[in-house]
Amino acid sequence: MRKKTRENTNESAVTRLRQAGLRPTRQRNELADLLFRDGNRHLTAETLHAEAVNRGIRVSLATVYNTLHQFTHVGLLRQVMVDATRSYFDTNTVEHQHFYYEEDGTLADIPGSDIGVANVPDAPNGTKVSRVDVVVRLRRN
Amino acid sequence: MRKKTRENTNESAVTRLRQAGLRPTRQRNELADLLFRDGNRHLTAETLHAEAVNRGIRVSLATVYNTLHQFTHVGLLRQVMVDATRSYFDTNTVEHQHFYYEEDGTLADIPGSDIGVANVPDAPNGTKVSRVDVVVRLRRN
DNA sequence: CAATTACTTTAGAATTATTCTAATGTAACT
DNA sequence: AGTTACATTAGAATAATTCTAAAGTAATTG
Ligand SMILES: [Mn+2]
Ligand SMILES: [Mn+2]
Ligand SMILES: [Zn+2]
Ligand SMILES: [Zn+2]
Repeated sequence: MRKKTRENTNESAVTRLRQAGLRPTRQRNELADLLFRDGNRHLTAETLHAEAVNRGIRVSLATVYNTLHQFTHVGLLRQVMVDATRSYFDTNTVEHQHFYYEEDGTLADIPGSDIGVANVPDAPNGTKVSRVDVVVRLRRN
Repeated sequence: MRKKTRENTNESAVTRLRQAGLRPTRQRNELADLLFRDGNRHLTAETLHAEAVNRGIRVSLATVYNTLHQFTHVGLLRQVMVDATRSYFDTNTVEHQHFYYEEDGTLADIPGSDIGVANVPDAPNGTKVSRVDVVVRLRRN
């Protein structure tokens, strides 16, 4: 029987945060747990907040936004731009590409990193490539 | 010396609109003129509205939004998603890719359509690819 | 070429996603 | 334990975009 005390909160989340130089606070621990426990996820701040509240985690929407941005800055998350109205965060920070289901606004990793982006031209003078994003937009047929 | 009458408004814009099944109204004519006269452009609604007002064209911001979306629906424009806070419209509707200058929020076409996206996987069951977007994000170095 | 109809424009209000503020709480350090 | 630095939060504020419904204009009709 495990302890149910505060000390018990997901140790790997705490470690992850410490390594990233972020204080492992209660809300950061619990959000990290939601984000990383069940593998790769693509979600919005609203989505994550709803999920947290749903599981009885008390955290404000502002903190969810703060946390998602902090996690992104330290490289635990990556932000994906596919929809003008929502901002998606991705727990998969390895280089990969996305399918975007336009109808339902859903994102999915393209399996097997098979897409190759060939002949990416040199970055213009004085610039360097920070990232190459590929989004394959899908429609139901 | 050209006529300065209403009849004189950019005939190609009028034709373009008629072909697209849109009524050539004064504001649509003038916006189409701004958009397509000077070649390829990447702009936001606010940008276009400011430019219009600047040239003495009287048009509301709501109409600029309406018009940009209508033009997009009929294929005269294409919407590009690169920044969570702004929505860009592109007068180049031919398949091509973009450089995005993260610092100044500027978009540019990648010249010579040299980028090849290889091994795009089959669209999942019941879906078809509507578009493949490639954005090369650049940072100053 | 008026009258009628259908579509368009617009000001301003409303909505939505996100950020800010400044007060309160908690983690880390001494 | 006390102090300090950083984090959380409610609610207000902002910014981009959309909506509403009233007034205007283009197209069609007789
Ligand atoms: Mn993923
Ligand atoms: Mn927004
Ligand atoms: Zn992903
Ligand atoms: Zn372009």
